[in-house]
Amino acid sequence: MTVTLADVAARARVSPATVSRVLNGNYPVAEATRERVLQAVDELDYVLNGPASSLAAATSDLVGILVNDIADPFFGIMAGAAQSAIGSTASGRAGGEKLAVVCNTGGSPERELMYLTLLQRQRAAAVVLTGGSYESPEHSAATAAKLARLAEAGTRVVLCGRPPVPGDGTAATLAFDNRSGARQLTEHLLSLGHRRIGYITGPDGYTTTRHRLEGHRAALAAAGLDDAPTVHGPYERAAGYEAARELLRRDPDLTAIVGASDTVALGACAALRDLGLSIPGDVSVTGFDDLPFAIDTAPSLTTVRLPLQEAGHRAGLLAMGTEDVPPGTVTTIGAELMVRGSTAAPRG
Amino acid sequence: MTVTLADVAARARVSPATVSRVLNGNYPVAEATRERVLQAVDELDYVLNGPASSLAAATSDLVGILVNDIADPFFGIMAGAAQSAIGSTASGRAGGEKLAVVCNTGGSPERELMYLTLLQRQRAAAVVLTGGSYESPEHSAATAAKLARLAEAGTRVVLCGRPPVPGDGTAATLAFDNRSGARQLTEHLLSLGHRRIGYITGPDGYTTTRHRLEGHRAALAAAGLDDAPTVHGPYERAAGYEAARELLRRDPDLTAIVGASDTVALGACAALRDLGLSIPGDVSVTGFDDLPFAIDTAPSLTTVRLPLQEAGHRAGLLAMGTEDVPPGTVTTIGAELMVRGSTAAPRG
DNA sequence: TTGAAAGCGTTACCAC
DNA sequence: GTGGTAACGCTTTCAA
Repeated sequence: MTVTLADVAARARVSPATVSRVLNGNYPVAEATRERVLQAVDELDYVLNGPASSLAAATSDLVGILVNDIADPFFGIMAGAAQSAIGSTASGRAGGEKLAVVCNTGGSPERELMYLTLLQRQRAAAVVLTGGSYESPEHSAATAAKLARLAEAGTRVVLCGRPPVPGDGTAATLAFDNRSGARQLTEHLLSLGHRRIGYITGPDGYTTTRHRLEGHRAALAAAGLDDAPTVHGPYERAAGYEAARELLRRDPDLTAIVGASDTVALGACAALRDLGLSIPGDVSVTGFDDLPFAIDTAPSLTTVRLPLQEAGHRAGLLAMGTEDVPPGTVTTIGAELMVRGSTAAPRG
Repeated sequence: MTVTLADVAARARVSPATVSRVLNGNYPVAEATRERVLQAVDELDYVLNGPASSLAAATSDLVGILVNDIADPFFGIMAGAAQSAIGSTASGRAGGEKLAVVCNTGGSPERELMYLTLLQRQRAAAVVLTGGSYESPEHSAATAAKLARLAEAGTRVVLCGRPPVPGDGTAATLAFDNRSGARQLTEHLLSLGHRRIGYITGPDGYTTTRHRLEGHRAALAAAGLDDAPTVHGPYERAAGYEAARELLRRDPDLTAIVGASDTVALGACAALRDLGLSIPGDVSVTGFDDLPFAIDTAPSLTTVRLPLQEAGHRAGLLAMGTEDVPPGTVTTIGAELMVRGSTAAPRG
């Protein structure tokens, strides 16, 4: 029923081996035979059998990109950058391309492991893990073991925006310095004169949540301030919305709010608006597409954003298999900060 | 080196056939043997070889979800819904799950075909195409041919939010009625008293672009209005931003602007803000997460949104392989509309 | 209920 | 440069 390599070989009057060589282009083949084979491929509309190929070659052209939340533009941008860096040619006929696919873990450690197993099962060429990871002894151990298996089976592992896995020495790592990124954000607020700063965290148990909060607190401590009000919640817009209202309920005199992620900050923006606090526009969304800009200012709202897109792009390169980004490279997070009141001065 | 099914069989003192049966669970196996096998699997930390399995079974557990822009939350939500509907259990050990992966075409017809070929090569269990498609005789023909091949090779094909492929009878289709959706949007504006309405389209050549514009024009025509100013551009925030400025340059007395997609409308919002036109908050962003709400109102900005999330969810169900949504089902688009001025009345 | 064995379609090694 | 031919690891009849 379906056309096989043998069919192509027969039509081109060559051996299957030769067809394989032409298709993979790793071996010298006479130009004449080459063309004959390609013509037969076209005429028969032959498509390589991936599983068979992967079985024989003991590797596939699948590259998995794991993200915590596919509906979050942050991950969309990361995944897109990685994917476009991997799938080089956009030419019509599929040649030796990798199949870059993104897998949505939803932030669930279980699903993460499941996807890793599924990719291991597929003998994936590479796996890219992005974003923060869940911190627990069991999950860390399980992940480390899984990554080790993948590595020894020949799958390249890349960690992007995620801390190194303890006890793992094989994964290429591009970590974000969440701690100092968050610290800088809060320092910036302090330098503007703010003293009552609310903080909205990410979900409990995640590395990014902890690191960013630590950075924030370090900045406050250095300024001799007690901990400002903090509300916990997932990296979701709705959580940011509720958290902002809760913060203002607790301390109506807050002059600034820091959201631990763009999505959260977005929700906070909406809450401020609904509370009748003047915000002139959808500043935080502006940020989503304007990552190259370090600072985006509006009349009564200031957004500071540390470079993130760059990290995304470099992640893409890494995933491609280039190794010009040394393991352990550190860049900063793309967190977001909001200052209420006029551009620089807190009110009151 | 790597553990094979034969190793498991040896350890469990059964035949490979039995191990296979236990793993796939399609065949009756004595409970005792079953447990012995599972124990051996655990002890050896065995992971099924996907390619080998797919080769023998002539099908894989891969499900591809094609999206036009992975950085666009619209597609993120769609993909997420489909993916979560497909990967049923979030249990730790990977069993008979499908590997739902999303592929980013970037709106390029070539990349779309390339991904289809790649998925065909993998003998994917199903392919879900989402969003508008590029209209050209060649591409339509190529796509139709490719989908036919996929179908006859046993791959389920689902079109979600994309018009049926001419000459194709195999794909399950969940089309959005972009024409009447857009018409309703503009009719709504007209009913509010607007007469000068700007329109920002999507990219040339796409079904969604054409259908939505047609609907918009039909509404205008029915109201006896000449075509209002229209600006073309891709489905990107930056394009919406520029387009809105351009529209207001051409006709400073516009009282409303319709964006052909959420992303575009977002950019328009930002432009209005930057022009000093009062918009009280990031309304369009509110929309992204608040899809269930049909109407979201703010003091001087009204957003109308036709149901979209529902479509997303049903798409997810479809992709799972259930067939309770008949092919050809029609729902409406998730377009967005912005009214400048007070809630209902156009200014001037 | 279980085992034996014949493929599945490529790749890659070894001759020619 | 090209052809023959063992793997590759699993699924699935067919028997027992």
